[in-house]
Amino acid sequence: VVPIATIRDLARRSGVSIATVSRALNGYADVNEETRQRIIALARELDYSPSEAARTLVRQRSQMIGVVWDLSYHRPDLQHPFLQEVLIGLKQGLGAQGYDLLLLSTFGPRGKSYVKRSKQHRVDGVVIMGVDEHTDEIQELVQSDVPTVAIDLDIAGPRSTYVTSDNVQGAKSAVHHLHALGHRAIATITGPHEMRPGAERLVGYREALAELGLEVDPRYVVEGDFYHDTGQAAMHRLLDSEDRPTAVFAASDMMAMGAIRAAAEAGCRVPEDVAIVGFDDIVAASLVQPRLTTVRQDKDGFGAAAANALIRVIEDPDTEPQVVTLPTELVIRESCGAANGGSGPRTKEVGRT
Amino acid sequence: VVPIATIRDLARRSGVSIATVSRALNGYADVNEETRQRIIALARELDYSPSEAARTLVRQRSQMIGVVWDLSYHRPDLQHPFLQEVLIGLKQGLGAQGYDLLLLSTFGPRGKSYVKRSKQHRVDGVVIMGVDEHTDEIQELVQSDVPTVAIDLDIAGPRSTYVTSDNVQGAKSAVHHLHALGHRAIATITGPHEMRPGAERLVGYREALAELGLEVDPRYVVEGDFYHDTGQAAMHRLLDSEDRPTAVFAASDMMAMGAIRAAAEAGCRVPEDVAIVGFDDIVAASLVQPRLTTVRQDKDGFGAAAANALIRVIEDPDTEPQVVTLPTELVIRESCGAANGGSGPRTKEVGRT
DNA sequence: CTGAAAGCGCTTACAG
DNA sequence: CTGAAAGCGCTTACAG
Repeated sequence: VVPIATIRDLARRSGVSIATVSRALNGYADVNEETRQRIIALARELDYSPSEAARTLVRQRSQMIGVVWDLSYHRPDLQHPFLQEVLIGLKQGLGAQGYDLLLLSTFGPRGKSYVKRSKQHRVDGVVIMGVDEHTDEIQELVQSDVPTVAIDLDIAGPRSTYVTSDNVQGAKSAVHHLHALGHRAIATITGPHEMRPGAERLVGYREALAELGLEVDPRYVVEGDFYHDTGQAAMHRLLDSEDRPTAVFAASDMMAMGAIRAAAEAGCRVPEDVAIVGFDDIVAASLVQPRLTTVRQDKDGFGAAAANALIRVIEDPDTEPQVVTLPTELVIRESCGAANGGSGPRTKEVGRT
Repeated sequence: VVPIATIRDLARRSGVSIATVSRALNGYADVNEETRQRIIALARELDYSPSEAARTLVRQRSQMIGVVWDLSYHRPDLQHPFLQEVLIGLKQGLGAQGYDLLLLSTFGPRGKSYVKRSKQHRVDGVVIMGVDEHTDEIQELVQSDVPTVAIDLDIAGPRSTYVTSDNVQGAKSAVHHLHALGHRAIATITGPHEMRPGAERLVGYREALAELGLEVDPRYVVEGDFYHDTGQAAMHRLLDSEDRPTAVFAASDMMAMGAIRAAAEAGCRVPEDVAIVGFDDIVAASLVQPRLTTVRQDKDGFGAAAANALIRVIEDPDTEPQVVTLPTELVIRESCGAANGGSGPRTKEVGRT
């Protein structure tokens, strides 16, 4: 067990005061260069590094960013793969600036609130993700003076902002792509209308249709909940109707996969009989058969953007928090039919009926 | 901006010394009950909670557990979904004991080592996952006096242990299941032999065959790297050979999915022409078609077990670190053919040749 | 049952 | 360029 060297040890062994050691190590200008070098060498030799606790105590800030992530809230399949990717970008972006991430446990020791625990730890800021934003706890946090950035949650406060994907544009690109492949009967399986991404992707669908001079057929709009099963059920409804759509835009990859399963059950081939486009580009999207054409969210970008946005709020208390919107990208694979000639719905006649 | 109440504020307003406040709040026995109640009430009123930094400084421990997780090391598709689930269990298990998790950024501000940063933060222990365990950095950490628990990594030191799945048993259960379905020509696509899970699952395959009185045909053992592409390539090799196997045990779900794709490309139906069983039970396993029969790892169990193991080492410095092995579970879905009657390889004659 | 005091390991005006 | 001192907010022997 190696005892930890303190600043006092350094001072003693280098023959200066602890104040000088502190200044030398922290890069203050007014330190004799030779003295500084001697101290730095000694620090390396003793493997010294300052106690974060002591530093936090005197500086009143910890160089830690709290992370509020209620892992139990969301069903694991959808949110997690996505948020995890975000965590990577976050860790990198924040780590580069010298911040460590503190995962605030969901249920504090004595049921303490997030605000309380944020202050208790003197975290410099907090990232919020994977939670129900309508909760009192979260609202309290957002309305507090703790700098905050949320991932894909519609949250704003005096020192709070969020980053989100350009859902409208993303949905539009999917519909336009389908249209370019010759489809006119384009349906959509939406997310919950009360969730921002759900609502926005529907708006994009509508706007695209309008731009293309197509009517929105109410029977072609079926609501799901972003998960596999509702995608499957919705697709069955779509396929059971009189006028089957030739193409479907699903507002999530999970629902798109459910739709593919439903198509198979109904004896419909994808993409020959019906084309399908998803949203998110989760890992599984490129593993299923047919591989899913989808609107990719910029997962790394989320983390980096959130890191930057948060740092901005932290460092400049007077800055107006700015919402960040990230571009999406249409990833063309097999489920839309573009890969095999883009013949679109015309192949329908060739297929089995 | 609400100023944070300190212990001094409490002392002043309750008319006692800060020592008494501290004792009252920390549940010491020798405090007048009435005084204690008064102080507790006041603490609630002022929304007081002690500064973690001050506490850490004097107690020399932070009630934080460090997490070493090099998110950039592994290809994101395999490790992440799994490790993320683990993180859930970890956060819950540790959170219940009053610990918060500190994600140690991979590249510290000045390239500081994990040991150094662990001590700097006075973390009580460290969880290691998703890293290359042969690294000097990791070895240094494991050999240090910092209590450590690793997830699915073969690591041990004076105060270090790890938790892993029972890979041998898991692999055996897969092979036995295939045998019970009538298969005799059972191949395997392995993980890298130098990685512990890869080696152990191969051992299980071999042992099962021996128990069943079957020979190990070297041509039936193809090495992969746990990822999709090598599974696909391996399956093509298997399918190109003279004696096609009628069943394949893949040592990961990703490889199993690659194998399914290869089978489709070769005009082979799964499970009619060839049965496939994977390992892991990642989220995608139940989404692909056919849905994957696989050996499930107990992801929640990992987190909980790791939390317990770590706490044990932390609280009792003299305890011998104990390796924890978690049971696996065979999840029967569609890719093995058991669902549709378990007719096994006999359906082969019915299929296309 | 309670208070005064020392101390955890730093940083930062304030003097010189 | 450097040192002595105060102070960050707690906990914990030590007296009484």
